[in-house]
Amino acid sequence: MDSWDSRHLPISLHQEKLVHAIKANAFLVVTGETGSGKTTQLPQYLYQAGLGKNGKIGVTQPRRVAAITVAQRVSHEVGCSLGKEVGYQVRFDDCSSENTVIKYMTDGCLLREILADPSLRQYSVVILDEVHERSLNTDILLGLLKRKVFHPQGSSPGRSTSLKVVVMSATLETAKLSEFLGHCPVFTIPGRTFPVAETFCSLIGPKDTDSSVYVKEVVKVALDLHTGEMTGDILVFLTGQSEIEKACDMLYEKAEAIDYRYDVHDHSVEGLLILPLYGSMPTDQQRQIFQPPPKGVRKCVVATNIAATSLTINGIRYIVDSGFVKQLNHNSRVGLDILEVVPISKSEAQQRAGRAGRTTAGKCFRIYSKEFWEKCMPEYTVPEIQRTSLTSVILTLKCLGVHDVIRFPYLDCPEERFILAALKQLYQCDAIDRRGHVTRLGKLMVEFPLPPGLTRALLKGASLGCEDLLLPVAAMLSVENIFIRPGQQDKQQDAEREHRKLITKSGSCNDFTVLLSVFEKCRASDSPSTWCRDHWIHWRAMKSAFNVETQLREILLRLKKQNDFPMETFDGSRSELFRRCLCSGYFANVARRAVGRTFCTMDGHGSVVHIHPSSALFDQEAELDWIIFHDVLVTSRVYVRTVCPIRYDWVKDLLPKLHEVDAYELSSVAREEVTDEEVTRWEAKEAAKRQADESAEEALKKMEKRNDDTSVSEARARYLQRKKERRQGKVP
DNA sequence: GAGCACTGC
Repeated sequence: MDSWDSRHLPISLHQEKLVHAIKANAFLVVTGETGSGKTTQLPQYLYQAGLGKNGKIGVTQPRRVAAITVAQRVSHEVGCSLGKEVGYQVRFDDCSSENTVIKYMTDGCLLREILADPSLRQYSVVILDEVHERSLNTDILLGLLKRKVFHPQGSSPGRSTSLKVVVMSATLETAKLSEFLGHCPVFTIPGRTFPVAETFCSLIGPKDTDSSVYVKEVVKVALDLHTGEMTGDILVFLTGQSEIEKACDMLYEKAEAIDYRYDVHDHSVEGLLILPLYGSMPTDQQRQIFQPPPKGVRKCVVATNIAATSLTINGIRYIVDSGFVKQLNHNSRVGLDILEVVPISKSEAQQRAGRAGRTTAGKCFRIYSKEFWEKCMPEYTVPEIQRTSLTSVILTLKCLGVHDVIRFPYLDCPEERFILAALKQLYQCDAIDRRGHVTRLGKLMVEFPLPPGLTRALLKGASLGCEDLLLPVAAMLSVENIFIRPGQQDKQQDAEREHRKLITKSGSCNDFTVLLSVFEKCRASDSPSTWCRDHWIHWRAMKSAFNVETQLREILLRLKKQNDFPMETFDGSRSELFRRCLCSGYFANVARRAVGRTFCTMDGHGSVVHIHPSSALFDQEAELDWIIFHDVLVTSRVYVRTVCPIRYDWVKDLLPKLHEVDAYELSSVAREEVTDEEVTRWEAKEAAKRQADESAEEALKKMEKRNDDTSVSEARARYLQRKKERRQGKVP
């Protein structure tokens, strides 16, 4: 790899023209397939041409690994040590210095830098890479940079030269990008990849989202391929951990039989090495995936979308594409995030196929028909900005002085109701006032890499001097699920037993407390990694939580030094203090016991929800009244996870805030300055509503008294006793 | 009595 000669890259023929085009234009779109060398070479050309003399050349990537590995390669090519002239910056790892001219970074890092310095004084050129992936942060950067160049009013004091912006994208949608950026020129660089032959194999339809159907098809196609095709490794794209494990089991079973039945020696392949690959897999198990298989053995990696962009496996010659992906979509109608299996887009399918053509010509087998391709698969994936909760992004924009967040230049506009929902949530957690201006608290909140509700709870804790309870919880909720769910049945029961023990040991019926307890116990143990193994906890995720906690603590310390940091006092138990802090952030996620074991959300949607079976409160619904929760999972039912029992008293003063602002008001808040007259009118309306709320409150008061600390632990004891009796009764 | 794709600050 290192010996490859950058002078022979397709881009090298265009060096002069590229530099000229960038000097002559404020914006330039550069397009080219993988292998054109644009990511590594273009910044060097600009450096050589002296564009780095008056400022840094910043290059953004959507992923950390990409930023780091590209920086490593370029520093090697330039002949400097990493962190000098060429460096990188990602979260938790800043490898750049005063002298750094070419700086690779994640898009999120550049967004943070803009918050600290809106005019980007340090930079002479900003290059946005992989723009076609449409990551949320890259989309926001694109809008901010457009706005800055086209409407620079008052935003750039101290800038001597104008900023150059280069937008790099795969050959898709370049006309749209150019038009968005004022019809700027598009520069095309030929790529250097190998052809991939594409085959449509079967009749999987759009309704076959039941995993048993597509898993079976994928296995069948992979085995046919194994017995019928020449040497070369296979990469199978599936939807998630359980589907991958199922497919691997089936492959093991059948491949063994096949290897005896067929003579596959013609193809120099004797066996099949089957390897699962998904995000939450332990790192030590992943190592084998990147190593070449033993001689005469064909490697078959069964992976999630993680293998589409994040990880590159060498030697892949065949792709088996299930045509589906698990995607988290925000449904603003019910106010819920839903993780669902959906058909991938055509561009995503091409991306998957392309993984077979990196080093030699390849083949892609699609388990769906041409008809499915034409009728069911959209051209492009809906960009993240149109699928996700916008709360953090809107707060960031507001802090950057973008008051009119509806008419912000989005490459693709999110639906207005998504924006309104975000504004409402920000208003509810005191980040903006009802004129849509960022509050003092909002300015503190934007500093934290956390969702606003959680930040609100953390800041409440900090102002009450109990941040040591909230910081670990915030960190644990920021990392992937720490509870290991093994594939095999017997191990699963082991894990379940250990997790239940951890819940009992936390001494509380509150999932947030369980997280806090796990964090503290793990950190205090002599060997945290052994502790994790014994309790079926993800060690990698825990390490990450420790890192996040440290970062959050540093941010908080910095903010607490400011003299306007709010301080309060509270008189009550530690448990109540903790839960009251959570209430201040999560009161929009409040639900009340309804019939049977169900709860009804009080956010205005009135959705019926169940407590997830992994919760410490599962099976004790009868003893509960009011709860708050961290998130919702929609599967066979609507489940709430990470649940905390509360008293109505603690949220009753906050609840009117859920209803006092309606979409119409926020819409005008979003668009323009609000008049005093309008505010007066709203306040009158609000007072009327509050009166109505107060009469309803009387009726509710009767129900609140059971739900305090002692009654919950008593309830738990009663439950355990009943369970014990049941078990004894069953054993003869 | 369920079963959670992937990123990022």
